[in-house]
Amino acid sequence: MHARATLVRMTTDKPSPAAEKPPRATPLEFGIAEQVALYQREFPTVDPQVETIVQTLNRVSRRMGVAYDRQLTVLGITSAEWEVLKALVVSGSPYRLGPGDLAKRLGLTPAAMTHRIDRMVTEDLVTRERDESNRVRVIIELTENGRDKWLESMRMAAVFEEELLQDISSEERAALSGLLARMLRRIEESQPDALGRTADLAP
Amino acid sequence: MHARATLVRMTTDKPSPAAEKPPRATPLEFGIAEQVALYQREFPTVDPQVETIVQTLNRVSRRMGVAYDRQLTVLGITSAEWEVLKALVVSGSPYRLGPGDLAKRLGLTPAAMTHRIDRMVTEDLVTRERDESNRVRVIIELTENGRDKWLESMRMAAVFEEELLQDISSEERAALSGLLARMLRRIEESQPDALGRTADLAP
DNA sequence: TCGTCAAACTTTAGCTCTGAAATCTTCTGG
DNA sequence: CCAGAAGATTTCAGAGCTAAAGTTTGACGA
Repeated sequence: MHARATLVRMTTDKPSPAAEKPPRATPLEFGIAEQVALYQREFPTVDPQVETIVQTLNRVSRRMGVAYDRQLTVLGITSAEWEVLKALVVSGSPYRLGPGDLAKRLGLTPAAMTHRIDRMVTEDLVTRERDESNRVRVIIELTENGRDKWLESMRMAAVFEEELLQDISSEERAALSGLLARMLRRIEESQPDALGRTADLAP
Repeated sequence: MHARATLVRMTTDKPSPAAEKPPRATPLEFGIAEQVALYQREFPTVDPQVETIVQTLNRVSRRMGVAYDRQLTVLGITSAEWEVLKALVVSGSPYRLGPGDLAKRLGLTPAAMTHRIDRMVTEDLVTRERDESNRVRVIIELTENGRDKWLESMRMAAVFEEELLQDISSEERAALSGLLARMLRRIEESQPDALGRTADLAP
């Protein structure tokens, strides 16, 4: 067959007089099944089952990322800022770290870290002060506001994630968890140093 | 407990005289279990099972992305270029599309598309020519080289993905596929327009 | 005490990628 | 033949990042 594979969203082929919102940089996307079928057509040796799993997993992950970004937009912070908040929160009370330490945890250069902190100080998410006991060092400390933003992001994420897994039973969740863990173990064994640049956006 | 949660990679706390490669922008990362434990400590109402699933899924996806990027680097192309190759291949023979059409499919503005194509023309991945039957239009066509690069990327990805699912049986794969599909359906129902900007990097 | 060195952060310069808006070219319809 | 629309490109500007240079501070030996 030669499936012309209809796109998920409108096909602007027929003369639709209704001038809808002009293309605002939103990608057109196939359904998983169509996508896999197209791959099969152009690369016949592909394993459809494997391909479907990989495609679905990546798409779920990407959609989650979009959803998180929206939630953060509501809170008025960017995902870059969220990463810093998370690193500080996870470091535990009193929620203080040096710029260099933060840079290592986030996989950034110190220069990038400086700029990111600059912004966050003006937004009252963190404070920056010299360590008086060793004035070479600088201490970045989470503000009350910053901690509140992080907590609120977690609340929103929890609601969203529960919704996401709504029709998956507890037993199925356990099975899913185990299967994903096995995949992660495999990937970590075969690619020990494949740490992504974007450290744990979720949740 | 107050698990000080050891980092996956060296903790540069103790005076290690051996000056190893200076930190080159590689993030430090916790194991999934530690990460979830830290979240629980700071946000006690989190559901550990849900959190584990979400974290693992996202981490698998991210690691896959890193692996793909490496493979593309071997081929000498970027993931941005790969997206264009994929769109052209998937469009089917004769592998031609206009810049505007490509821009829509990838979720870019026409301006960004023009620049990306510029680069790809000089790298002999695509050709650009005027449509003689309608000289307003431009036709971007995949070159033999471009198609070969895409096919080779698929071969590498297939090997990697098979390895990834190595110790998951066929029955388990079917179950996994179904569970992921259910998650995707949920997310698409609750967030109908949450199409990610990075259209299907994988594979 | 002083000079030199190293550590930690910041600043500067430059790069890539992108979007918005203006511009150019070509086709279409009256 | 001309006005206007469609499609692509050019120009300009902004966000982020890296590398490298610069600054401040502390450590240590002569």
